Amino acid sequence: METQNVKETVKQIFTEYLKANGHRKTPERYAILDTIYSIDGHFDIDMLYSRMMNHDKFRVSRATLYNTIILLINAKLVIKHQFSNSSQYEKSYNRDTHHHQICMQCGKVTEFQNDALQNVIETTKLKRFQLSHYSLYIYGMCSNCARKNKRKQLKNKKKDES
Amino acid sequence: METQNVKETVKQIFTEYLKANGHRKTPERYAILDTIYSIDGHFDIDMLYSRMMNHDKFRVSRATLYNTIILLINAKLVIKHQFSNSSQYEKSYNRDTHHHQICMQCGKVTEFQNDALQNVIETTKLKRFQLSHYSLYIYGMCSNCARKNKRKQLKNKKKDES
DNA sequence: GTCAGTGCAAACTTTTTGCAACTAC
DNA sequence: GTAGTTGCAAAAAGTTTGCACTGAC
Repeated sequence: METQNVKETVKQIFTEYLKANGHRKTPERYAILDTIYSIDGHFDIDMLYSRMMNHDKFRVSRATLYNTIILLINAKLVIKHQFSNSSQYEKSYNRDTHHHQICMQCGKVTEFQNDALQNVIETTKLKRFQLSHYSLYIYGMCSNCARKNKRKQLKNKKKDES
Repeated sequence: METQNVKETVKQIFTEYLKANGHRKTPERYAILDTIYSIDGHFDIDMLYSRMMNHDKFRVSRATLYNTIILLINAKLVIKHQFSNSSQYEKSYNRDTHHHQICMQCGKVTEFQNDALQNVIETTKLKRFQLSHYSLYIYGMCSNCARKNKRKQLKNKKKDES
């Protein structure tokens, strides 16, 4: 699906959600939704705030961003993550299911897909629980940091020997 | 393994970790480790702080708690989670691998085990990444909240009809 | 004796809240 | 018209930091 179509669809979903829950259709809410669906990958409130200001020339307060994000999460149009100190978000409509690798050294988050993994998780029978969505975070060290550490170790070894 | 044995073992592991990394063996560090391994399930810094004060009568500053927790994470004796606003931690030595169900309504976190799930995740081949540990968070609604909502809906329906 | 570690308070960051002004309905 | 929303600023909550003092080595 093209970006423009996705944007139209999520707008409709959001409109229905707002109507169904007695919320108002404000320009701020649609502008926020539009900006979010222009962003690839993760973002936090600060990124969203400055992107709306600088890129989209639309001024909203942080308070409104926080409020609207909650609505979007409830409307299943946005997913919230908390790998770092600040909450991270991402659009969720029309996105492939993916998992997250988080480097414990540099904090870099990369996504990957794995159908077998996805399948097992989604077919797992849960007791007394109604699944909405899930997040799999894999912590470890990315190849970049591993390489850096190796170099560092070599350096220290040489130093010791000299 | 009995609690006392576990405590002795993790103490040894921690001692080795401290020695290997040129850190000092302070009474605070061992007291914190001991308290953590007395706690079942998750805790946050605040809980740990008051538990040490009230239950164990050991006074440490929050700053020291934050510092020590980082060491314990690096020593693989503690795992960090971030499902809520404050970071949650749990002991990790001699604990069965488990996954987390998080109720989006009441915030309750329950643990469950599933060998098939665990197996698939652990045998997944990762590209350019060296796995250390992982967290699977399943979001949805617990049976308690589902029941509450159902009752609420029935009530509203009755009201509408009257 | 030295320097890592500690406690304390202040600073900082992220998120929430109270309130007046605004506007979608 | 009015109640839900917004923006702003203040407050709250969680975490980090600077600095003087302490104690492990």
